[in-house]
Amino acid sequence: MTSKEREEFKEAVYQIVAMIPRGRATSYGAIARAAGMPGMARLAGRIMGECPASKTGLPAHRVVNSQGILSGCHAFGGSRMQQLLESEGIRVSGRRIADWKKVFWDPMEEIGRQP
DNA sequence: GGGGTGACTCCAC
DNA sequence: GGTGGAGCCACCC
Repeated sequence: MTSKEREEFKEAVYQIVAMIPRGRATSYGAIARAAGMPGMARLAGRIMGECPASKTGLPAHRVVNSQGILSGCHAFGGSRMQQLLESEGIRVSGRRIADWKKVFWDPMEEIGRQP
């Protein structure tokens, strides 16, 4: 994997995360696949960690793991991530999204919509 | 170059 | 539905 590929992947991740509609959420793996790099879920998580929302303006709180668990809550400063999600109408029980199946947003829909 | 780590994922039980 | 184990890949000692 070249540094150029990582750069492209990062940009793709940014675009996809920026597309997430309010009140919805997606997973690292889904983003990685939509970016054309399946299996790069961990790298997607790392990218989010290096680019906090305060700096990039990305809704990183709408990105969780494939089970709808807020695995990035500690990187978000504890309960702030959960609070942001609930303020958008997403119910969170414990550290997990309650209606994950309904809340889940597949980035492939947006990618596929674009020629 | 080998080993540990992580904002992960899949599958069996 | 939750839990545990194996697989995964980039990154950092």
